[in-house]
Amino acid sequence: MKQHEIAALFSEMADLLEYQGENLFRIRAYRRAAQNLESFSGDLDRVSAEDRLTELSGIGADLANKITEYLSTGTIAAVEAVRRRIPPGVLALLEVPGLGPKTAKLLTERLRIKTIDELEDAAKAHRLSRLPGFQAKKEENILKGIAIVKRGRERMHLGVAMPLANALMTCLEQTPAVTRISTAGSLRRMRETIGDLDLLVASSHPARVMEAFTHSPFSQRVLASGTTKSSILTPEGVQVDLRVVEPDSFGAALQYFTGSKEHNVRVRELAVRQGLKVNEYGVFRVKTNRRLAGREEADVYKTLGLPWIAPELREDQGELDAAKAGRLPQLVERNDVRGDFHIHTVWSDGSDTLEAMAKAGSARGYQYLAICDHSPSLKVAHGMPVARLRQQMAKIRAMNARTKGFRLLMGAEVDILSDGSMDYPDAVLAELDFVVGSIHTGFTQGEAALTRRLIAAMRNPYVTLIAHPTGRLMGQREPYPVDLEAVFKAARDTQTALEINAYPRRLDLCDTAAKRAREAGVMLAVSTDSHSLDQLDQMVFGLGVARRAWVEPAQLLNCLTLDRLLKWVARKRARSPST
DNA sequence: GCCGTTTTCGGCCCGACTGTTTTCAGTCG
Repeated sequence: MKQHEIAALFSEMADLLEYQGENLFRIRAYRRAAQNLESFSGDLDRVSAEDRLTELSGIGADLANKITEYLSTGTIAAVEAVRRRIPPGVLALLEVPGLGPKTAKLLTERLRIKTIDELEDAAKAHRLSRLPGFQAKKEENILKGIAIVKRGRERMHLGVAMPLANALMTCLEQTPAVTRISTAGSLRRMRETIGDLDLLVASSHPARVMEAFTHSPFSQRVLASGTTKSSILTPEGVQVDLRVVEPDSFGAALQYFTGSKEHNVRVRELAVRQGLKVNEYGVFRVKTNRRLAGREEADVYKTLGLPWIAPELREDQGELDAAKAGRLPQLVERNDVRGDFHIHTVWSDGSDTLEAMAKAGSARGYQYLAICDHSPSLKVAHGMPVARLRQQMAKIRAMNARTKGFRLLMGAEVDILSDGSMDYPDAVLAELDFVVGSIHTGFTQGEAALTRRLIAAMRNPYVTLIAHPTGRLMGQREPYPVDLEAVFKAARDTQTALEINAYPRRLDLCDTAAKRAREAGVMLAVSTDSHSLDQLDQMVFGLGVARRAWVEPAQLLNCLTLDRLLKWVARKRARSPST
C-alpha cells in the first residue's frame, strides 16, 4: 500500500506549496497525482522497476523520480525541504473556512500566528485589524470560522443527509416560483459522507426562491446571500448551499453543481479542445458565444460527444475515458434488485416478525429475503441456539408453503469465531439456504490473524456471504485491519460473495474497496442488515456504493432470480472444500 | 508539474460572493 503513503506526501506537498503561494498549476499537478495514486490498485514496485511510472495519468518524469525515490529510501527529499521552510502547524490554519493560503501566510509572517488558538486570541484582541485589508468584519468572520472548526466539522452520513435534503426540497417546493428542484453535490453522487448539502432550483423568479430559502425554518443563520447563490446554516449546524438558475440552464447548472470538481475540470478541458466553453449556464461555442445546450444535463454531455454519465461515477476515476470509448458500465439500478440478504427479526435482535418482514419484502417487489438472525455466541443480540434456529426454520418452511411468488430463505448470520471456525456446526449450516459469516468480536487480533479468520470462513463450503468485511462503524469504530487483497482473492477462489452493507454508518465494503473487489472478479451483494421494516429502504444507500464501484447487475448476487441464486449457493457447496 | 490530431513551450475550467476595493483579490465550489 505504498501508493497511499506517496499520495499522502504529494497531497501534503500540494498544501505546503499552496501556502507558499506557488504556481497553482504545479499545485494542481501534485493534487491530481495524489488522487490518481490513491486509486491505483496495481503493483507500484513493479511498475517502477519496469520504468513505466510515467504511463500513469498525471505522473511525468519529475513525479516518477520522486515515487522511485520514496520506494527506495522511504522519503522524498523535496517534501522534507519544503517542510523545513514552513513553520510546523500552520497548515491547520487553512482548515478555518474563509481563510486561505494568502491570509494564512500574512498571519504567520506579520503576527507570528502559528495555531488556531493563537489566531483566536489575536482576533479577540483585535490585533488582526492592523493588517492591510483587514477590518472588523473580517476579524468577525474569522472568529465564526474558528467556532465552526472547534465544533468539529463532522461530515454527515447519507442516512442523515438524505432525509434532511428531502425535507428541504419539500419545503422549497411550496414556493410557486420553483419550477424544478434537485439535490446536487456529493449527496447526488452518493458519497458515503456529506459535508455541505447542495440544492439546485430552476426558477424565473430567483429573488422569491432565495427569500423562501433564507427565511425557512431550516435557516438559523444566513452565511451568504446573493441573487443566484445563498448559503444557510440549519439549527443542527449543517450548511446548505442553494443555487438558482433560469429553467433554460437547469441541466448545465445540475452538471456543474453535482461535481466532482475534478470531473468538471476534465469536462471543461474536453470542451476547450472542441472550441467550446462549459459553465453553469450552458455549453457555448467560444467564437460566436452561441449557446448549444443547457436545459437538460444529458444535452451537456451529448454536445461534447459523450453519453450521459451517472453522478456516482463523476470522480475523475476514468469515467470520461470510458464514456468516450463507449465503455461506461450499465450500473445496477433499484429495479434490478430481486431480494435482500442479512435480515434480522424478533427471533434475535430485530424488532419485527417474520410475517411482517415477508410482507414488507414482497411489497418492495422482491422475490426473496434471507432471514439471518444471530448465532448463539453473540449473546447481546439474543443469538439463537441450534434448537431455536430449527424452530425458526420450521416456521419459515410453513410460511413458504402458503405463499407463491415470494420466498423467505432460511439463513443465519453466523459468527466467525476467533480461530476462524463457525458458530454452528457444518451439519446445521447444511440445513440452511443461505449462510452469512460475520466477525463481531476480537477486533484487536491484528491484520494477519483477522485475515486468516476471514479466509478460513470463506473456505467453509456453506458460507455464502461475508458480512461487513471490515467491521467499521463511521464515527464510532475504525475498520479492523485486514488484508483486503488477500480476502478478495480468497473470495473469488472459494466463490464466496462479499457484502456491501447498506446500513449508512457501515457502508462496508466502501466504494473504493468494492471497486477493487469487482475488478478482482468477486461477486458482491448489497444487503441492508435490517433490524426493522423501515431499514429495508436503506438498500438505496448500498446501491449508491455499488454504483460508485461501477457494479453492474451481473456482479451483484441479489440481482439473481431466486432460481439462479439457489443454484449459485449450491455450486459452492458441491465443490470439495478448498485446501 | 503535466501534456500535445493546433503545440515539446505555453498553455492549464469557470464563475459567484465577500469585503473592501473604486476595479479587485481572496476564497470557495
